[in-house]
Amino acid sequence: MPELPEVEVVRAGLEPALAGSRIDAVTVSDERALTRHAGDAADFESRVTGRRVDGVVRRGKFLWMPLAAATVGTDRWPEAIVGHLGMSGQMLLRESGTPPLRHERIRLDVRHPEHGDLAVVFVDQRTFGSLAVDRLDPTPDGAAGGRGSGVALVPSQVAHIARDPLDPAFDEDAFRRAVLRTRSAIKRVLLDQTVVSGIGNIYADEALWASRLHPERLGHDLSSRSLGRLLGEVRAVLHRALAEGGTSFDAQYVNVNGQAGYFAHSLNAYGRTGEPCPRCGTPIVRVSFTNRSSHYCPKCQRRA
DNA sequence: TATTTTACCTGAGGGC
DNA sequence: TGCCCTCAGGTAAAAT
Repeated sequence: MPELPEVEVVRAGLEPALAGSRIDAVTVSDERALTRHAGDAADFESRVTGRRVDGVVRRGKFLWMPLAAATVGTDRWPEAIVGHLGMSGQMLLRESGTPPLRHERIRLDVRHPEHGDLAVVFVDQRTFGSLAVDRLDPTPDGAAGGRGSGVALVPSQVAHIARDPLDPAFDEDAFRRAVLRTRSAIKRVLLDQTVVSGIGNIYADEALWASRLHPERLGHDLSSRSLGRLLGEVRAVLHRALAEGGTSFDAQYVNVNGQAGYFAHSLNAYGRTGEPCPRCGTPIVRVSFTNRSSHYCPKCQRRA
């Protein structure tokens, strides 16, 4: 399940292959992969074909590829191809002409001035992910839109998403205010992408375990000190996962070359139901929480 | 307004 | 072998 570290691995893998390349052809083989696109497949293809990709940018779990102006001298809005991997999306780099892959949804045939012809294949088993052409708007804070770009633009579909904790322009004060005024459980807040982006179920459980916080502790009950520690652990776990290439449990998450990450071996709570807590030996428990699972140590992470 | 629930989707794996 | 059920969970719309 791609969260910030996994998406960043994908971004960093796509960037050298895509920045400066031209999109020669587009093949949409499943229109469900365009659910965030305002038009149909023909519209997507016509708006993307022939455009040059300026780079690959990420905020939280969203990726976008800014497109150079369609025609020199036009004053139309700057645009980008926005992508979200959803639960099972992959962006794979393949040799040009590679036969269709299992669950292939959209293919971009690109030509790079140095690397030659490449196929960028969007593969997605569960079809929660999607691509879209979207308008780029100025960022309200004037800072770069996300990792991978120095330009202060963000796709309109991503504007409501908070910056992620690894973003230099992350608004830590706004995050603290949002947590301390809510009556929601802290885990729910960590998963709210409008408060802080990039965190999913795995890293929420890991950061809460490291902070010794019960996932159902209420935001406004946290002390400023424990909130500060939580934010530090969030950043630490994201950094560690990034260094190990992300978390892979099965074939659902891979980098642009189809390779798995190694962070699954470093998990302390997530997916370790019944196994001893690495800190105190108490068996990790799993509870159903907002239609998903929470894993925590009942001794280290007290609710009260 | 703030918060919670539901729909979307496919394949793996378990039980019988 | 095959059928049915459960589970995985990010996002946004709908409901409370």
